[in-house]
Amino acid sequence: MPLGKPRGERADAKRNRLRLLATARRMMAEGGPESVTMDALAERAGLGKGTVFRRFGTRAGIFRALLEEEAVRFQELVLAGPPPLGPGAGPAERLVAYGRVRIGFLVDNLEVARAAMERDSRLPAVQVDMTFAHVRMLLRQADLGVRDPDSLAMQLAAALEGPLLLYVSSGRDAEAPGSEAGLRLADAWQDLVERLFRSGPK
Amino acid sequence: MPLGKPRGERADAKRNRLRLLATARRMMAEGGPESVTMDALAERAGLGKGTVFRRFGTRAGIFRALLEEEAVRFQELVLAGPPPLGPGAGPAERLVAYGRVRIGFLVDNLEVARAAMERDSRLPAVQVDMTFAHVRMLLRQADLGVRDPDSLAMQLAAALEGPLLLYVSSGRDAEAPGSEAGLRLADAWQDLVERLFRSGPK
DNA sequence: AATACAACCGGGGTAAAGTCCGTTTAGAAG
DNA sequence: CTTCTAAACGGACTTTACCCCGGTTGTATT
Repeated sequence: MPLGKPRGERADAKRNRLRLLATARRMMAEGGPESVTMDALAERAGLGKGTVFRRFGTRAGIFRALLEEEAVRFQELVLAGPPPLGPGAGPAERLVAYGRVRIGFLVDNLEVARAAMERDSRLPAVQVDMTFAHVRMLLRQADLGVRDPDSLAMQLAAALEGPLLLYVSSGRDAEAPGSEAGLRLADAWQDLVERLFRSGPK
Repeated sequence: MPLGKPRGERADAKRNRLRLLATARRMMAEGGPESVTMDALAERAGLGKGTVFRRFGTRAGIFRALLEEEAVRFQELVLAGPPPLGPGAGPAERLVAYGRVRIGFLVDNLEVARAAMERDSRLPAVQVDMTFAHVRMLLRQADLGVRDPDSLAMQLAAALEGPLLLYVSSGRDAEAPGSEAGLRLADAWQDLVERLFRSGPK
C-alpha cells in the first residue's frame, strides 16, 4: 500500500503562497513593514484576505516566512561553507565563525526580524532552534568539562539572537546604523568564545 | 529664583494611574493577560479609554509599568542586599549572584514580561539598561583583559534577559513549568561566569 | 470521464488597539 | 473668591488583525 503521497501542497496553493511572499517583499521595499497590512497585501496580490490568513496564520507569520527564506540560504552557507564555518576546523574556530556570520545575518535582516516577532513576543522558534542546535553541537564536540553543556549552549545562543540586536540597534543614537554595532558585537562574541575555550577542557 | 515646581503629576492623574494599575493586576489575576483589554480595563476602573492611553501609551505600556513596579523591589534587593549581591564580595561572586537572582525574578514574572513586549518587539529598555549597567559595572571592576568589556557585558546581559526565558519556557513540554528551566539556566550562568573569570585577568 | 472529497478561496463580520478633539478640572496666581 | 491655563478626561471614530463559512477547485480513484 504505497498510500500515494503525504498529501503535499496543492499546486494552486503553492502558486499563491509564492505570489504572496513576493508581493510582501515588494511592499516592504516600498513602504517598510508597517505598510504591509493584511488587506493591502491580499488586494495587491489579487487574492482574498482569508487566503492570506490560511497560509500564514498571523501577520507575523508572513515575516517569519520571509525570514525563513533567507535563513535557508544562511543555513546552506553554514553547513557547506569553507572550513572556518563548515567542518575542517576546531570547534572554537567554528563557533567564532558561526557567531560572526549569524550576527551579520541578523543585522542584514533587522527589519524583517523585528516584524516577525511583533505580537508574538516569543522568538521565531525555528530560528532559535537552529542557532541553539548548532552551538550545542560545537560545544559538545569541544568537550569542555561543563556540567550542563546544553544550558550553556542556550545562554550563548542568546547572545546571537534577534532581541539583543534589536535592542542594540534601537536604543542608540541614530548614527550607528546597526552594522557598526554588529561589528562590535561580533568582536565581543569572538572574545567571549576564545576566553571560554582558553579556560581549558576540564 | 525658586521657579516653583517642575509641574509635577497632578493629584487626580496619580490617583487614576494607581487605580488603573491595581485594576489591571486584579484582572490579570482573574483572567490572565489576554483578559486585560483596554476597553475592559477602562470600564472596570470607571474611567474613559482615552485616559488609559494617555497614561500608558500602548497596551504593552501597562504591563511595562506593572513590571517596573516589581523591578523596583528587585533593584533594592540587589543594591542593598547581603554581600554576595551587594558590595562586599568579589566581582565574580557578585556577578553569579546577580544572575541567579535576575533569572529568578524573570521566571517569577514571566507572564507580565511576555505581555510587556507584545507588539513592541523591542525589549523594555529600562529593564535591559539596568541589567546591562550592572553587568558592565562588575565586569569593569573585574578588569579581565578584554578588548571591549562593554560589548561583552551586552552579550552576557542577553543571557539574563526575557526573550531567552520566554523561549525556554514556551517551547518545552508543558511539564517543567519554567521554574525548573530557570534553575538549569541559573546553574549554567554560574558555570559561564566562573569559567570566564578563571581564564585569567589578562 | 465521472465522482468524491479534501483543500482552497473570498470577502463580509467582529473585536480590540489606538486616535481625535471638544469638555472638564486641578491648582497656581492675583 | 475669581480667573486662567495646562493638564486630564471621555467616548465616538478609525483602522486593522483575525474569524467564519458557504461556495469553488484541484487531485486521486474508478
